[in-house]
Amino acid sequence: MTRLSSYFLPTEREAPADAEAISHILMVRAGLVRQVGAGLWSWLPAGWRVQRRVMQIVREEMNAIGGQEMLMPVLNPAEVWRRSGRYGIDELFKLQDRKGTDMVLALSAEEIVTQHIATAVRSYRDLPLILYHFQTKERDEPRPRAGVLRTREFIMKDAYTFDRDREGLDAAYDRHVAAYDRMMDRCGLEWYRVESDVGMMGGFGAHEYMAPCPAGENEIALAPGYAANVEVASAEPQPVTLPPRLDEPELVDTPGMTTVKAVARSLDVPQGALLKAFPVIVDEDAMKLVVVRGDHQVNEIKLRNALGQAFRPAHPDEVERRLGPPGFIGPVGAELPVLLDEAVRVDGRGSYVAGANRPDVHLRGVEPGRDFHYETVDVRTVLEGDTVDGSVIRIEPAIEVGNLFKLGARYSEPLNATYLDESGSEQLIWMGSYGFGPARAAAAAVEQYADEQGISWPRTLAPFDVDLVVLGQEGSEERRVADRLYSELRDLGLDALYDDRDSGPGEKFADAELLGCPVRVTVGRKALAAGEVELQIRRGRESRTIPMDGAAEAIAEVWRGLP
RNA sequence: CGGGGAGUGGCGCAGCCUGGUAGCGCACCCGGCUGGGGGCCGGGCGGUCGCAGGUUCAAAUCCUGUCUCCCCGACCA
Repeated sequence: MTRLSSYFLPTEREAPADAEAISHILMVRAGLVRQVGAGLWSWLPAGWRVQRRVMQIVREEMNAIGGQEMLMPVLNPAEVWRRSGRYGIDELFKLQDRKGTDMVLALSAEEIVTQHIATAVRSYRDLPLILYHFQTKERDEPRPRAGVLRTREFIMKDAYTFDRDREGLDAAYDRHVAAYDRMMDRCGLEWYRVESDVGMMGGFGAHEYMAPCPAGENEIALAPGYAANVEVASAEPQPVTLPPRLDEPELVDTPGMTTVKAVARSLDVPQGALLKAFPVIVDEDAMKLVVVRGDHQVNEIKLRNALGQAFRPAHPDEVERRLGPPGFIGPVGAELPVLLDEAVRVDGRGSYVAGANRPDVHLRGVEPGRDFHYETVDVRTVLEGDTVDGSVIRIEPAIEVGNLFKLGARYSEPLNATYLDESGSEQLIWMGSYGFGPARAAAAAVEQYADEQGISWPRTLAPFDVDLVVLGQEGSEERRVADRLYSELRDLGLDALYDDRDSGPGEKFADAELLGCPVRVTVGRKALAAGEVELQIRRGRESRTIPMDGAAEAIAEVWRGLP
């Protein structure tokens, strides 16, 4: 029996001074988690119950698609990380054992699991495989934040698939999509599956499962039938009214005007009528000029993907030397390859304003094609109000709860994970990886459903199904009825938290609503006199009384109908 | 890594400018009252003021250094 009087649930009336995010404040106040250091958290009994419920949902869905649960260590020899090329990651905790051997704390398990596959799998007959574990991940984040949303140590379910070819990987991936859809639904979260960046190492596709909430660190672009991480989103730009064309570009004085805003205002044109130039360096010293509309921003991830390689913004002195004074640079007359964002439209009627590569002047009447050569790219960050298939997109903050990656041979190649096909020739194994963060799912649920009174858990994640509050002292009739109700609820398979503390009703109600169990049942003198108990639905805080006879069944019935 | 803020009982804070042996609310303990929205009365326990060094007769307070935490940004395989 879980009696609150002897349960470790240290609730706080006031929010921790340094907390900002809703989930951070409420999970601490409700006694679910406690901070140990920056990005390091203990999960107290009630909080751990929540996380375990998420884990069990994830486990069931992984098993349903043929996943096999295992366990791999957190502490790894550095050697295999060197071989995979991930030893240099800044976020990777590095240490030595007593013999001086380099070790690392794993931030995921691709190396280890691939090593096992490399030594154990010989034949196409051994494939495909879906392996997963729930294990602590260690990441030396530059900036942990928002309570449990971004931490340096956390439990992640990470799954890895091994297939003989691209088709096999696609099928495994699709099965994970279906499983993840179900996990998110079962966690009671509002969620989106979004297209996402495949990352530095390339890959063949990636999705993220995003739970929209105010404290989210990511931004997602949404329109009917469209959902993408802003990092990779593409959309039709909002139109801009351009000034009329000229026979040739002409200089205009713009003294000291180094910002788009200042130039646009001075020339009385919309900011979108300017061309913003962004010089980048690739291959050590080759400069390219990326040009976007003045009201747009270069998206560095999209640019990297468009370039197909890493780049860095040019330093001011490089810009000065090869183009002109920063703030006044532009594509006209630049002896550089120009990458022009596709939102810059060339319609033969309007023209643009661009830097003249000389101090204190700009050029107006600039027309791409006529006045400079270019290659078209899609490298801008989409904006709210842009459209996809005619629908306006909105941008929402969201927290990444899960991600799916088609890795291909990213790890199997360096770690030599191969198999022999029917003809006896050696082939690389095609891999996928699939993460899910139970702590983030829990925090996202707090973020999405909290109200003035506290947390309001989805039924499937709540630490307890029912918060049973008894009002009445030791030995009272109320206590006897509540004791009986508790065991009846348990017999029906409901987990109840029994608030048997010797405190006033206000405190008990406040704590119950802070903790956020989906149903609160109150046994008190008044209702009892009428042969009833009170039942409150946490979400919406609607109350009703129900007859004492058959109360447990009635509560179970209500509970089953809750989201 | 850049910018900003904060470390004083379990939690939230005041005191610091103008040095003089630490205070408030909540929580906690004891007694009593109360008993449907954090109730009331009385009595208590609990802090070498993040750490180290310095100035001074005297340091929470002034000086120097250092550690830690939070927020914004950068970063986030």
